[in-house]
Order: sequence, then C-alpha cells, then structure tokens
Amino acid sequence: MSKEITSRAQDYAQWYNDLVIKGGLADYSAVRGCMVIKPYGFALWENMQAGLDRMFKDTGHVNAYFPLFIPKSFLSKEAAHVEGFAKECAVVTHYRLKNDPNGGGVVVDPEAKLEEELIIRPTSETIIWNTYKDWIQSYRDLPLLINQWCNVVRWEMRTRLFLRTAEFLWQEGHTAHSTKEEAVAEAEKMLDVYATFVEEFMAVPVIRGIKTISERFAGAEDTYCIEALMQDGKALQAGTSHFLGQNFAKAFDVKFLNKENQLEHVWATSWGVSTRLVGALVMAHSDDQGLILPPKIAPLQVVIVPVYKGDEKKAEINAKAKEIMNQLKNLGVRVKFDDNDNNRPGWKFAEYEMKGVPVRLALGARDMEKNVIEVARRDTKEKKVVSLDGIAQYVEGLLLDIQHGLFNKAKAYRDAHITQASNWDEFEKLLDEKGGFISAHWDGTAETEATIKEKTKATVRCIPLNNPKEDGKCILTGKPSTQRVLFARAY
RNA sequence: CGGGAGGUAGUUCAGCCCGGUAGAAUACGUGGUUUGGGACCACGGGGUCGCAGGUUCGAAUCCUGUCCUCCCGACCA
Repeated sequence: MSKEITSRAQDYAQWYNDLVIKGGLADYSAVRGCMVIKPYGFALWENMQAGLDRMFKDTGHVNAYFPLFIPKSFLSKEAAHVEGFAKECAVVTHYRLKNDPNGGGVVVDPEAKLEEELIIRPTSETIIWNTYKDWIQSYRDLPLLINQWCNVVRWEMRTRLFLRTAEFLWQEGHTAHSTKEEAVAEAEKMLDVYATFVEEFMAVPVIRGIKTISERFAGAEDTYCIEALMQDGKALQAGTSHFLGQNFAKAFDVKFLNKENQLEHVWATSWGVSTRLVGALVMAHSDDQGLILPPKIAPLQVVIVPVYKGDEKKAEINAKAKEIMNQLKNLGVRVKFDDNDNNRPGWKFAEYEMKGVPVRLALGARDMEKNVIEVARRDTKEKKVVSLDGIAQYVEGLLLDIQHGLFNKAKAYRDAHITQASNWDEFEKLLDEKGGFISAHWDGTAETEATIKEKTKATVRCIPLNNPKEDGKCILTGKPSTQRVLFARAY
C-alpha cells in the first residue's frame, strides 16, 4: 500500500522513477544530477560487470586504471573530440580550501589556483593515448588491449536516474593495433560482445548497427552501436564501439616500427557500456507491479517464503525451507529464505514482486502434508504447485525458462515495432501512434537528418549491420537512396 | 539553461492565502493476538518545517537569496 507504483499507461516517466526508487535500486543525492546507487541496484551492476569482465578477459583484454583528472591541454589535442565534450566538462581550478575570514565556513583559497586546470574525465581517450605513446615502440607491443572500470563525469543539463546522470559508472576499452583491418575487426568484435551480453544476460534484444556521421562519437571514424527498444516505443543506445582510425595516434604522436623498420601511426578503438544498462533493463521487462529481472543478473534469483498457521508447524516448515535453500545454493542459485516474522506472507509476496525476484517459493503446512510447494514466477505471474522431490532441479530449469521467456517476449515486442514507412505522412503517423523503430529510406545527408529531427524529434538510430541494399526514395526529400535506415525517438 | 510544479516525522502528505503551543496516515519500538496476497489491538519514540538572510513582540506561514528534486523543452551515453 505504501509503495504504490504509477502505472505505465498513466505516466511512463513516473513509472520508471517509481521502479528505481521503490525497487531500492537508487536514491537521489544532495548533489545535482548525481544519484546514490543502493545495494540492490549496485548488485545488479556488479552482476553486469562480472559477465562483461569475463567476456573481455576471454577476448584477450586486461584491466588497468588511469587518472580521474586530465590536464586541460590534453583535451584540446584532437579537434573533433574537444568539440564533442567541451560543453559538459567539470573543471578543477584550485587545490586548497581555507577558513572563511568572515566566519562562513570554508572558502576556496585564491592562493591555491592551479597553473593548468584539470578536467574531470568525461572519457579517457586523451590521458590514455598520452600514456600509450610511451608504451608503444614496435609492432611487437601491439595489439595493446586494455580496459578500465571507472566513473566519468559529463555535466548534463537534464538528468534521469541511471539513464543520464552527471556522474556515472562504466567501462571503457582502449586498444591499439598495427593495421586498420585489425582495429576495425576489434571494434566489431567488441560490439558483438556487447550484443551477446545484453541479449543473453539481460534478455534485451538489440539491433547492431553503425551510426550516421552526425550521431557518431567525437573523434571516431566509425561508431558502432547496439540499440534496444523500451516499452514506451523509444529507442535506447545500450552500448557503443568506435573505430578511431589514426586520429588519436596522430594527436598524441603514437607511432610504432613495423616489420619493415618503418614508423607508422597506430590504429585505435574504444568501446564502452555504462550503468545506463540498469535503466535499459528496468524499462525493457518490468510491469506495473514492479521490477522484472532476468535470472542471470538478478541479485536474488529465488526467495522462499514460509507460511505458518500457529507456532506448532513453524519449526518443521523452517527446517524444510532451509533444506530447499541449501539444495538450491549447491546448484549455484542465489536464494534467500525470508523467515522475518515481522511481515506476513502477503506483504512479502508484494515486496519481492516489486523487487523483481524471478521465482518465489511459498511453503506452508498444507504443502508439507502433501510433499509439495507453491512456485510462482514473476514474469508471467503463473503459480504452480510442484512436488518437493527434485524441487531444486525444477527451479533451476524454471530460471532458464524465465530467462528465455523474457528475451522472447521482448524480442516479439521489438520485432513487432520495426515498421516500414514509405512516405512522410506514414512516417509521422507511425512515430506518433505506434512508436518503435521506423525503417525508411534516407538520402544520406546530415541536413535531411537534422530536418527530420527538428520536425519529429526522431533520429537515425543506426544503419543496421548487413543491411540489405534496396533502391528507394528519401522519406523527406524524395532523393534517391540505396538502403533503409532505422529511425526512432530515443532516450 | 528557459517554462511549470515541489521541498514540513523514515515515507506520502495536510497546515501557508489570513503570522500566535507543528498535525494525520503509514513506517518504526515494546507487549499481545496473528500469518495461503500488503493483519489487528494497546502503549511509545520521532520534525531547529531544504538552507541562509530579512520583516515582526512573535515566522512552517510574509519578503529576498540560494540549494536540491520532478515534469516539459533545448543539449546529450
């Protein structure tokens, strides 16, 4: 009762906020644009980190850590890069405080002005390439495949929990290669890692694609992306991978001697996903009762709720519940036995639904007599009475079913929301009435893209990889086009 | 950064227009009865009313400034 959630139909944005706050994922903080990630939300992020980190290691990457502060002069070395980030950088100008002589607490000590200001990293290309310069001499030093897990700061005008905050957590991979082909292959490989992770762990289907020039990363030659679709029909960029060409190598003078003993600039990539993934997860699966989390990354996969009638069966029920908990633990299932006596079963049912725990087991005296247990799955709300014999294996299988069920449901929704538009009226109508991705011809110019954005707020989300060629006419200008691209309104 | 709304008990909010002892529900603590979809009774603890100034005999209430949040826009992962 005290934790009612606004329905999606009533106010989608408020629904999302309610889930994040009432589901215990995060809190607002005293700092503008910054949030506190609470233990339950952080556990989600940790599970994402664990899955991704394993995949990075399996593809030959190692972790390192570079400074939070970047000398201002570094940022200006790559023209497009500065352009892209200059407007949203936090700058450190002083290094000391002192007591206010007027008694107003502490003030910045004007004596302690930094000779060169430090930028709090919005991303680390510059500091990393400045470092790589010293690490790379020969083709034998390549490829250099490094990732870092860290926080970054981008001073955003308008923030939303997880989706866009001034400070956020992410990983950024930065690699150096001896050939263009190898660097492009790396960028594509990491996009594939992201897509696999998001689909298999988060159960969120994505479209792999390439960004248009106006949407690509500042300083990149090509930006690859995975785009997901949220339940309100808006697209969300879930991860990006960039082929940086030799832009940063040239800006920071990073050269290597090739086998022919000639100096060449190295080829680069960078790629990242952030805590934004938590937002994507929430919006992809959840319903009006609360969160729905896929088993593979749910902090808690199973909860066991005991149901008593008086005290006499209590010890017996608890003993059995603990036995089931241990069986599940032995199978590697993240399980909790909630024997808290302060809340009644009904309260617990609602609470764990809000928190999105995939499977709930309820065990009472009636069940004990019949050697059964009630199994409820969060995604479909289906309840079933199942024999206690082999219950752990049953639950293990059910978790897999739920994982697949969530993905299939999200994919069916996504596929049903990729619609072709053949003329402008249809295009606008689809955006307003149906949402989702609109597959349409575009003349390939930035001007047209900008005009469409101005008129409809929709942008080209991506040109899908392996996009079929097809002659057609631009939806706006009627000029010739060789392929359809995906438009959508986006987060 | 523009427009709108808001900040009072852990939470949701009333009180503010019209200045005069800070309230409700819920949550929390204790005891008891309960427990198959958000239990009930009794007693109890808890708020310098976002913060800082000002007006006043007196400010949650009026004035000024400032910080933070939400929604809509411009910008963006």
